Amino acid sequence: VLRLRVPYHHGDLRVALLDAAEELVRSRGVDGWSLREASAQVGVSPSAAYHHFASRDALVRALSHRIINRIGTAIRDAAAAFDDPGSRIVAIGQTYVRFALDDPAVWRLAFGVDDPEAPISPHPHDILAAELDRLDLGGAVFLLWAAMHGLATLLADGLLRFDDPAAVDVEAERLVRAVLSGLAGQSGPWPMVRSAYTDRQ
Amino acid sequence: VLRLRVPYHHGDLRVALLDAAEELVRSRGVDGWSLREASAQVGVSPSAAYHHFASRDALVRALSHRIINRIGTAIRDAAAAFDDPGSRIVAIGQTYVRFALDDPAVWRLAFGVDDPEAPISPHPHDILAAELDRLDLGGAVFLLWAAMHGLATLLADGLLRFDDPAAVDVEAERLVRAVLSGLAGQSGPWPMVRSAYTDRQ
DNA sequence: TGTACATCAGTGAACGCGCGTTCACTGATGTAC
DNA sequence: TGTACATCAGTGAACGCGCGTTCACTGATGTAC
Repeated sequence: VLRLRVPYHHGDLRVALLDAAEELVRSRGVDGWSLREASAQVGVSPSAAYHHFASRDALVRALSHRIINRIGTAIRDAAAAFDDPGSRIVAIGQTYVRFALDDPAVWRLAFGVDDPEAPISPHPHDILAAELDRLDLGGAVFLLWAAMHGLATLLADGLLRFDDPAAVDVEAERLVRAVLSGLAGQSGPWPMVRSAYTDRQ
Repeated sequence: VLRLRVPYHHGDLRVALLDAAEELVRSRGVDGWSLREASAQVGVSPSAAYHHFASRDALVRALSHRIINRIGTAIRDAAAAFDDPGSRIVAIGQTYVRFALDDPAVWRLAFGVDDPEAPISPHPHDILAAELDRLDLGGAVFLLWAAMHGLATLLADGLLRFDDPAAVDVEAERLVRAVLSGLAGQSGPWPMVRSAYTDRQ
């Protein structure tokens, strides 16, 4: 049978909508797009989306979820290339910061969504926490996370720019190592902390 | 003459609109409000705003400008209470982070606006830079800024929460001192950096 | 001090727009027998 | 293997909405003489 016509059923509209939305975020910014545009880009009517997402907001949350997951995977793999905890943490920081610089709008969406609805695995925060545990600095995850996140955010928002593209890795390493060495020997007491996405204290 | 009627001319509509917008940001989030709502809150027709701002966007930029200015003033004053550079920088960090925690939506708007249109004085970045110069760490401003900004952002976005309100100051100090001591002795080479709002390198 | 008049800062109606979402529907798929 | 039928995943028209911005206007202010 010749199948030149476009099929009535899409196949995997859910994923296609997420892809389209991600691309729109990338090109137009976190909020510069609509459900209708994403549907149009996939070649489907706006109402079709409602068979896969309860609302536009649910689509955005699912997208945020997917991106954080992707970042988590990337930094987990980056860490795996090293043995000593210091280098592993540096690799985590570099990968985290680089993602923000390379794909700023998508990055901003990922961490700008209020309620991610479901636990994320692997979450960047958890991976970092596991590494710090090995250095007996488990209570200080949030401090290192803050440093990484700050550099990432400044770069993503364009508030900070390096003339030399290679500087990102160098400076991410410098920041991570500075915090680690500045923290070395400290043993708390650490504050009771809650992080979104994880229930760890 | 009895003046019971509301006056035809407002007096200082520009500032009143900024105030209304700021309050709307505070209660509804960075983008959860309209020019029309701000006008209505002031008790003026929507078109009146166009005698003071070229567009909604111009209003938002002016608001961002005003807030960054306010933060700059606050941290400058906070630093002034101490003599030694370390304590001054800690005070800067604490004030910066506290603002984000106390007024998250307004904070997010302030640093989320692309192009501030005009130089800001005193800009938080410049104040921090001046302090680091005194420690011969001028080239590393952006690293300390990143750390502060990261902690501030995580708190403002609710990605990180302290159970104990007093923990903010303690941890902001710990982070600042960790970076400072981790950086001590380093003398570069520092990267060529551009920051928004300032043309410093 | 009084008057003419330019300028300034408001009004209010209207514009076109695209949005998220609903609804009754229909075409395609897959399963039971 | 063929047929009946439930279910699934689309369509397309319509909804009400509030938005930013424009325009011709008018009331108030302040200055020149």
